[in-house]
Amino acid sequence: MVLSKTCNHALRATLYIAAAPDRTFVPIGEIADQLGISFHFLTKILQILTQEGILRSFKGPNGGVAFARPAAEISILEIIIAIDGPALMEKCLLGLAHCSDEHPCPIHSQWVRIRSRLQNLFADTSLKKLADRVHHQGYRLADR
Amino acid sequence: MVLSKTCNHALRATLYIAAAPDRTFVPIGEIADQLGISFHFLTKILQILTQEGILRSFKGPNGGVAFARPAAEISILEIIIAIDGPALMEKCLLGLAHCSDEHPCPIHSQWVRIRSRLQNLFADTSLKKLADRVHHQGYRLADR
DNA sequence: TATATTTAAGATATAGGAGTCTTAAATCTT
DNA sequence: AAGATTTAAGACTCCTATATCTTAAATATA
Repeated sequence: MVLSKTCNHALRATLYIAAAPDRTFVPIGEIADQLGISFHFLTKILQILTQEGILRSFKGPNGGVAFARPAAEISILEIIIAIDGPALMEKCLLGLAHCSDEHPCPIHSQWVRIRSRLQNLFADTSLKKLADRVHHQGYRLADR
Repeated sequence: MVLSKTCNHALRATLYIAAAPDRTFVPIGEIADQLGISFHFLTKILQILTQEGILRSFKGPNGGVAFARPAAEISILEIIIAIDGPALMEKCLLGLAHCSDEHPCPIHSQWVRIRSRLQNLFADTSLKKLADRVHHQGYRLADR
């Protein structure tokens, strides 16, 4: 699969936060409930985003997580790289360690072309942009 | 990662066979040696392709594996689906089980567009086409 | 027929991702 | 100050992909 399951959870959770307007901190328990993700597991995932400086968190009653920067300035590429690492945007389709423009595998140039489209999509898509679709057009973040 | 490591092995091995001209059967041991893949593991992988009808095999001295059909008629999409299954071409980027045109996730339409480009690339790329690049232009199938 | 070569098949091991559970720390409310 | 709420952190379990090892079956050659 293109993105790990952990990354799926991270994206859906951050989109949930971005689609929840007028909230200071959103409790992880609420997100986990609404999206059908294990609470403890989600806690661990969002902790990574907090450590990466994408989210900030607050303990105790009325606590939760929130964006460290405006959601309009956070691309989904940031989330993807924070969770899955840069491999998707860097690795050879055939798994060669030293595949490059100079020493390419036989499908290198075609793959690089599609991969950069994908990277552009991810880089140009902010959490806010997608969250607005959820909030205003009813696009889905969870199954049923 | 986009393709599993097992699928990487399968593609490199089939490309090796396709790039080895004028051979009836290519022994798996030779492929494993040349590509730096564990012999027993590769045997198991190629066995799947044999069961799928993509390869045929022959036991004993001068035995090995060969294509069941001309390499020009086998797309890399076939290999990918035989090994990794159809998930890559079907699944939602956010991991939703019921994401569809009717009930899309917020990035559905953009993802579908890129995914179909990828599928077209895979479907339109035959093993022979890539193997010719290896054979005639020195493109790489292994590191160093 | 005996031996060497090669794939087939299955059992077993290893590593990493995914998920759970428990305890600690911070913060609010009463 | 006490208790409730919520994130942080770490240990632990579970599952799957990856990889290894052993034995069996088929085939060629001498």
